[in-house]
Amino acid sequence: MTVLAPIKRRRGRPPKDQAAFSETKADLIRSGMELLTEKGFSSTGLDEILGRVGVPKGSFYHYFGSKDAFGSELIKQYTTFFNHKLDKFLLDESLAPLDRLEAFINDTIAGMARHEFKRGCLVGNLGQEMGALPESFREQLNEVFIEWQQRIALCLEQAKCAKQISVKTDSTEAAYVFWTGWEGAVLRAKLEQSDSALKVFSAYFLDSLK
Amino acid sequence: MTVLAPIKRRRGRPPKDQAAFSETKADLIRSGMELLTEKGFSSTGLDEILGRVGVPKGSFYHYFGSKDAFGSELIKQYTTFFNHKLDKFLLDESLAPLDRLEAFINDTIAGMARHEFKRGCLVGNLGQEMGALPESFREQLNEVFIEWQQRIALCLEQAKCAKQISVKTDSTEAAYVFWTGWEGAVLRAKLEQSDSALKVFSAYFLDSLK
DNA sequence: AATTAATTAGACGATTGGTCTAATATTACC
DNA sequence: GGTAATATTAGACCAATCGTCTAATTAATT
Repeated sequence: MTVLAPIKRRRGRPPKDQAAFSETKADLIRSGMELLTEKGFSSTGLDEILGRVGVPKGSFYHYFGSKDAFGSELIKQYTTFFNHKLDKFLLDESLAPLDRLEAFINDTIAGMARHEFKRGCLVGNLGQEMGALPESFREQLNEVFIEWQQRIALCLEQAKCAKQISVKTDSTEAAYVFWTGWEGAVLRAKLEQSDSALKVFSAYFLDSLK
Repeated sequence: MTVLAPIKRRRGRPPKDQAAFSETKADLIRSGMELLTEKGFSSTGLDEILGRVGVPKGSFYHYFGSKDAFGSELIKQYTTFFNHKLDKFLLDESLAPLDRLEAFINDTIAGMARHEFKRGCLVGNLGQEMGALPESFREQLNEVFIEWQQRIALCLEQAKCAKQISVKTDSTEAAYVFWTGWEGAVLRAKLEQSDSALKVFSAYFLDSLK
């Protein structure tokens, strides 16, 4: 099941110059990201995260204080990554505002397809299991939504200026609805293993703005 | 943490007349329902399900073949329960079609509030953790959505007849969008511990039908 | 009364979970 | 160049988890 990479890792103190050699930590984060977007936090064991990149258990607690701390850092990383992705699309002046949103949507659909609809959204996954998670995650996750929402709202405002959507649209509210529905669509895409929910919802949403 | 009820259970073969005394199984299902809607499948231990209603482990494996079988039965029960609830509202001829949907929505919001937004939707929860669940759950969960969708679609058709919504509406598609978004809204309601997502999404949706 | 059926009690073992301490490899410092 | 400092790993450790299994208890059936 788990592909355990027999990579022999460098022991002992690492050379100072190649300080970039905190590769292990990055590996752990990447592995965790993959697994947590697939299966969530509680059902993913440390062993699986470690085994996938051939890192021994001892290392884990060298880099992270606990599994919870690891999760928290993962959210942080996911957020920065995703904010960049959003900005890349939504601030792309070579496209009209609404087309930028559509480009983002299509890129995400392609991404999910590439992973065979096995991976979902980290924030959505953790949100759903909130009942079993440390309470400190809640605020962190809520904040992410706020940041994402602001970006969409801004884009919608610009779409108004460009006369792509009705000026009567409440951008903040619409952005809120977008993320709410989008998370639902990601969930169903994972369940149905198809892009249908993503396409149907986004088409509906975009159409509702006119 | 776990409130263990010191309920003394009747041991031995139960009296025939009070055949209704298969209460234990019902208790387990109820307890499981509570916990799984809160925390999902993987993070809920058998011991917690049992402890809450003071049932010993031996009983569990008398009534259910495995944790997986238990989960599957829970989905089945949840579905029948929810289908009844939907029918109760959506087939209530004392109200106009769209008002029935609104009544359902309001009832659900009240229900979530009653549980302090700690409990979500069983189907949504399990859908999200699908990556860690037995593959057999997938079809079961997808079917539930189809049944729910049909009920909403029918209601929307009737709303057309009653001239409450535009005849141009594609009822099936709109019903699909509704459940997609609604699951997302339930997720956020749990995360935000507030009814805002439920209210905002449903208002937006209903408005979009006009 | 003896036997059979239904149910609970709870010990048990294998496995996995997260955590922690001691050992080890490497570099830095004097 | 030898010793101290430090980053990293190895793997022991214990608690929890799932599932199983046998004994005990009670009622129905004969």
